[in-house]
Amino acid sequence: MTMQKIRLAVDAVVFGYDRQYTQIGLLLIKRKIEPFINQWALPGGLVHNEESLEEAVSRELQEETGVTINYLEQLYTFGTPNRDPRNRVVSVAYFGLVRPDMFTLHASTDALEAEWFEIHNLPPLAFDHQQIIDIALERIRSKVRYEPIGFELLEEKFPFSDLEKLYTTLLQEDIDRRNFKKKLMSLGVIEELQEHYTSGAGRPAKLYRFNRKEYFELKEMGGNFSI
Amino acid sequence: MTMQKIRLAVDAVVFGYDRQYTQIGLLLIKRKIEPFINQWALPGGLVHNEESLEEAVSRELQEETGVTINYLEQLYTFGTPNRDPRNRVVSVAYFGLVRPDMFTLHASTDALEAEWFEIHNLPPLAFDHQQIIDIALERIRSKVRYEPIGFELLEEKFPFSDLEKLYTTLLQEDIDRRNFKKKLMSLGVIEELQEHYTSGAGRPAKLYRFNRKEYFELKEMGGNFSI
DNA sequence: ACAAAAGTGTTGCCATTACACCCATGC
DNA sequence: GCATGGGTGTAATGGCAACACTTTTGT
Repeated sequence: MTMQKIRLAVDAVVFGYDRQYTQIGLLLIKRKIEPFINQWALPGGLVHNEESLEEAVSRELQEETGVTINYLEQLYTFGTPNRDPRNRVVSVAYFGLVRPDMFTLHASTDALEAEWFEIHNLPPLAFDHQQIIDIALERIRSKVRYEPIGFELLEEKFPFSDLEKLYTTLLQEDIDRRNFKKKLMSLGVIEELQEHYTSGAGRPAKLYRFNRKEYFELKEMGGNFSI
Repeated sequence: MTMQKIRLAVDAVVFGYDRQYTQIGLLLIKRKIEPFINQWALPGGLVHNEESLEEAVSRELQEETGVTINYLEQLYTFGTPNRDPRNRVVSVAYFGLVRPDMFTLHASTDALEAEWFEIHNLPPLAFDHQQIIDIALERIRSKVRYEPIGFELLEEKFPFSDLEKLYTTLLQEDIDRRNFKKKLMSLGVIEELQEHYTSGAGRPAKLYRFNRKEYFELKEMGGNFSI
């Protein structure tokens, strides 16, 4: 058997939530090398010899976009022989979530262009990255229903309406405000704070906070987060 | 940057269901090369340059065990730098399901020893394979609740009690026979045949068959398989 | 006073659960 | 006729969905 000539890469599908415009954002970079030079693509790159896959993702994200990731999870590994036109590259895709304060990119970092795109209005993408994104979207949409990952897209303290809007935006379906709150509060993993937030118009909203500790206890007892 | 020295492998966690003893079986091979020579391990090996990951899994399974796989799904990619004591090997793990007729191994194939083990009575395993198996078990247990993969472990035509026993065995919890059947039949994806099966003792059982076509139609319409 | 957003309870329905006896066959 | 496994219905409960008006603030 001949020597294996397969390169291993990682790619990151990073989502953010834009409270202002109630949109799901996706982080892309513009490639500055061939192939697909000057096209938009997912942040990512080859894995170094001594780093773990997660370290590789974080490093590439830092180098290419300056974004700090809040939640990272392995998505799927793409290994079709010709997904890269030059060499064989197998890529382990991750999906990540970032907080709203990351939404204004410090484009300063390094040379590459990095930008947020509205999830339903993406430019043409390099490689099979559109497919990867589709899978990531599917995953986040189903996962958000039975694990409390939505909070990773919000500020630590948030008005309940933010959470509600996040869910409607992500799932593209209407939610009954009363039922939604009832259900979430009944789990006992969200605490009501004594602070308020005023957005400029309308009645000020109480702020809430997700309690990770309570959530782990819930899980220990066989309880389930579920929307 | 120095040349990347990472090898890419695949491993397969293959489950079977033993009707006789109502046990979940796991397929293992005995390694005949270092490292971990003579230890039990998951079937798997390095990916060839021009084959897809799925092809690699099927090939290795065929070479090492002779088993024909009925369902194959990517599980997770394991990439910790030192999971293989010699070189860095990143492994894409798959989990597979086989039909009961595969359960009697044609051990004839090739030289390697391949054997079924009861899932709760495994020998010490090479590498991080125990961890991979744990994750696979978790996955199959949760997946069997909301996707009709249980049928992939049974004969095409099966008595309802087989399905019921498979679920109790897998999920380790009791099931009410009447409610279970009611629920499954109400989905309209299982057809009752006019054939009967007699196991030697007791009343003969009607045979049933999972109807893939109906299932896809159900899914199109937004319906859900769920136990 | 009006516009904008937040807050709040009750009712009906359907899905899930709990539960036990008779039936068909082989020996 | 007895042992073995298969087959079947009903009633109670609880979780989920549907539903609209009042409150607080800024302008």
